[in-house]
Amino acid sequence: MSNDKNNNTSSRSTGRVTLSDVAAKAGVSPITASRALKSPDQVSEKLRVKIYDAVSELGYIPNHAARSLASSETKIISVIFPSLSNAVFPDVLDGIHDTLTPAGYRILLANTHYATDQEEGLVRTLLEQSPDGIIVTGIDQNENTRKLLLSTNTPVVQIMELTDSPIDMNVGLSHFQASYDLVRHLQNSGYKKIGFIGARMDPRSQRRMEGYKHAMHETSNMNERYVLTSQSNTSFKLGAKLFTQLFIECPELEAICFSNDDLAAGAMFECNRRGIRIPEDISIAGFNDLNFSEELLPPLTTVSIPLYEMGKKAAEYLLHKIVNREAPSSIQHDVGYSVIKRSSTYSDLKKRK
Amino acid sequence: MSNDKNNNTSSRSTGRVTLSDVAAKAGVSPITASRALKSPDQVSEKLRVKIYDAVSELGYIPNHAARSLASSETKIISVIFPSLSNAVFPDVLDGIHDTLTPAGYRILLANTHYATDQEEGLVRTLLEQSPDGIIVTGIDQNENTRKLLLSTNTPVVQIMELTDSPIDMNVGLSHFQASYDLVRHLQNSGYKKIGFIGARMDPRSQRRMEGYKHAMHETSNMNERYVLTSQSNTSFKLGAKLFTQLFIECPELEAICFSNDDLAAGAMFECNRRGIRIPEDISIAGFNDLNFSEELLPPLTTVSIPLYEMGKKAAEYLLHKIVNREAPSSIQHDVGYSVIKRSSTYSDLKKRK
DNA sequence: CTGTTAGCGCATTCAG
DNA sequence: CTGAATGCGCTAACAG
Repeated sequence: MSNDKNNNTSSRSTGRVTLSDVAAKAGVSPITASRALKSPDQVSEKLRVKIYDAVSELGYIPNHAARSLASSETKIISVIFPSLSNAVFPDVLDGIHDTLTPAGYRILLANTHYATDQEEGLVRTLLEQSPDGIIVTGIDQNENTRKLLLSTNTPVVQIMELTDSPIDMNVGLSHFQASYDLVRHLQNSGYKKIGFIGARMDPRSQRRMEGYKHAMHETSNMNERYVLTSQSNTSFKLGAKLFTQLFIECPELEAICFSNDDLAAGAMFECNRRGIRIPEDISIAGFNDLNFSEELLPPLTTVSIPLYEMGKKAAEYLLHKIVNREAPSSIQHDVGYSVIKRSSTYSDLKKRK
Repeated sequence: MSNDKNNNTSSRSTGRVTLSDVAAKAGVSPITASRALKSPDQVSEKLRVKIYDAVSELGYIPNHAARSLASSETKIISVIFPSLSNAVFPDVLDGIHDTLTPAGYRILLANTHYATDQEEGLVRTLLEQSPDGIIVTGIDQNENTRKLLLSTNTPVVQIMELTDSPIDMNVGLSHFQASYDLVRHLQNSGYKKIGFIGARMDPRSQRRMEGYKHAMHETSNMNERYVLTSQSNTSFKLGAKLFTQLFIECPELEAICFSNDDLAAGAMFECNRRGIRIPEDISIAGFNDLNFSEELLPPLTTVSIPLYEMGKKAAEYLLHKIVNREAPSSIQHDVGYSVIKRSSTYSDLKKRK
């Protein structure tokens, strides 16, 4: 069977099998082949089978760019995270991924490395892909980025935090409130001299610190000496270092809240090394409830955030708006948090101390 | 200045500003506008400035799909990982991201959740995007997936492991050899009764187990009772559970190698809880050298892998092949590993025991 | 250095 | 249920 019809290679063709090739092989028009793939029930079974056969014989793979151009749907969702090394984001991403992939969407990932000044450029790049939806981390986009995001008709979800003026839709929680609640819990347990250690000081960390300060002020226990922050990136090592620094400076401290579990765990390891007892000599609290936090010795008091669910909800918001062409009835979702009380802090300081 | 020319909205137009709009505003032909953006030095400064002005006034954002269709370059690299929750992959991804993003490429991410049977479908989906390059995890693609990947002209890099028959290019290391070396180190330190605990048992874990077994056989110390594996996903909790199970069954064990650091850390926490001393009562070794492993008490003996560099190298391979249209002189790169000796194992068992 | 022409591969629109 | 014509927005190829 000499098949000399392959001379349809114009100078610009990529050589890849096209829908026309499939149609020719199946003896139908290209549009029928197209329909057989997109809406099979609009094509008679006879032709459908022929077309499917041609597809698999030829090894046809649709060209996404052509499809997008013709239909102005890309089936791409852009996601902007500050970092993936920070263990919280992979969990959020999993939630997004697991919701979007079954719906036929692909995820285009970008990473700011916490360099907020690069966010605008990144958003611009991502918009070139004409994504069907965008998920951005946080609520602190600069004015230009906001405008960019608003000027497209693309649905946008801001995640991680809650804001009064969302760009579009919003899924998150109040880090301020969560941190405040944690500190109030400690205070109710009898703690007065509570410190705060934070690193990287991204917006979420900032807000957690504000929550801490608010609780301390409210009870007239606020003391600036008890607060230590670093712009360096979070790590176990840094947690150990900052802890040592603060505890030497302020040995009277009864408890220290860390802006995340990594830092807190680092401090706990340091305590173990130096024979400092937790919670007897110093109590420790973290934030995020990472998978190891329950296993630490002693288990770490912290704040748990439904990360996977947050990603899932954000993806669902997007899907809703894409499919129905209008926002869901609610455009903001508070995923909440829970203060997880474990034995790195006392539930009743006086009783035990 | 009445500007009534905006009636060029045909029924199919998306309404977005196009390059033609820019060209019209700048008083040049579309192709000149195109060139001003892609290769500025081919356009006189006079026109270039006019065009840039028009771009920013109109807020023009290029349409990626149209560009891809016309140029058959998508500037997209697809990356397939089994998981992001597994801390090793974010590090690899960072290396990929940091290399590709400055070069103008975007990352399309897919996640198999270790469901290898879904890999073929995922690859097919990703190929629809006509990526300029593909990075896949591991070397165990099934026959169909291999064929798919081979049938495209897209550059492919298999990462994490080394193989004799790469699909295209290959960056990784021998997990067999790494694990073997770790066990030999323990044996040279005087250990004889060494156990192995593994979970998830993905191909890398399998090969680490094989390396362990090989070393044990070689020294006639292999004992199937000393090996415990689980298909469940890796976690700290599981590490604790499996450790307890194996150590009760085989209290004569002198050391246990875990298929990764998470499992090993979980076991160490369990030891701490139960008052089992490390390394006196049992020595512990892990794999991956995660960021917390050095901070554990005692610091964990493990194998370090250059994850970031592996991602970087894979991305560089891709870029080389895309730019030069031919593979780099070497198509395989061994990133190596190093056995990290810390105090969760003795360097000389007899001297101390 | 600039413009004209044509086409990338597919899906929408409108007819039958 | 099927098809013809047309265009999505951009750039390669070839002039001038």
